[in-house]
Amino acid sequence: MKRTTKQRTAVMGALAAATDFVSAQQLHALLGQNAPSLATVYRTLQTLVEEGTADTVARGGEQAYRACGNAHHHHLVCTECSATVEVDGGEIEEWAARTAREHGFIPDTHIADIYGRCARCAA
Amino acid sequence: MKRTTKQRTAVMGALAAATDFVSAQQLHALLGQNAPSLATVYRTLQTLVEEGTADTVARGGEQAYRACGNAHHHHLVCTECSATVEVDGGEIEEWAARTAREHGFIPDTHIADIYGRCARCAA
DNA sequence: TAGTTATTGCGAAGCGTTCTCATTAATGAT
DNA sequence: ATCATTAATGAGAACGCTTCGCAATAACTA
Repeated sequence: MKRTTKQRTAVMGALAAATDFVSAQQLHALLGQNAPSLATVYRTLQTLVEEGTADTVARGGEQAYRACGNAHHHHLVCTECSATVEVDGGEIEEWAARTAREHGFIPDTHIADIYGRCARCAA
Repeated sequence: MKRTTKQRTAVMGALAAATDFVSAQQLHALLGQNAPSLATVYRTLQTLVEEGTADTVARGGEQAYRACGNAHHHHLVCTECSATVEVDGGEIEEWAARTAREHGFIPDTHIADIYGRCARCAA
């Protein structure tokens, strides 16, 4: 079972306070004095992602995290500046479910992310 | 100026032969005996991306590459026995292109894989 | 309150990737 | 063809992010 520790609370707080995606190390730095060990920050973020409380995307060699409300969604990622937009994929859900069934599979989950260049970078 | 070396040719060949995204290390392993050094594989892939000949996306901590112009497809993967089925995602292509444009993005590529349990494992 | 056990911290290790630099070989000119 | 130029290569060290191992700590439960 999950225990609510000072460290966990601190990480969740900092993540919620951040308005955008942050890396584990940025988060650790942000917490300054009261920061838990880096390993704990990583572990906490990992569990948050598993729980569906946080959202993660790869950003130039590292992983960035953000607190998220709706558990399941997809991403639109700029291949140049890493700008990320959460998109709702109602159709994808249907497609995934239908396709899986057509092949005798019992659908569990799926990933669907779109890569391209955002308006600013494309200019 | 770019020189055409055996190594470069080998990497481009293997990349073209791959039907889906592959990591630098997978590519290196695929080349087996005639493989260039790992460093060269990385360097070559990097230049291919810069040239616009190859396409890259982050995939769980590592970078995956694909020759541009490769017909791509999606996967249906069994989480238990790893059985994999290639599925055609015409709708996905449309959805990706449309969604990207709706957000001002110029679509480049996308990833969409479904995970579940195959008929045999679900039984 | 005492016991159980998830969680933490620290340092070491792992992994993908990049860098350094001496060596090799593709190219352009002779 | 031959030579000089210089991009490309190989081998391994270095790097940054992340995870692991294990003893110590502190939340839960009875």
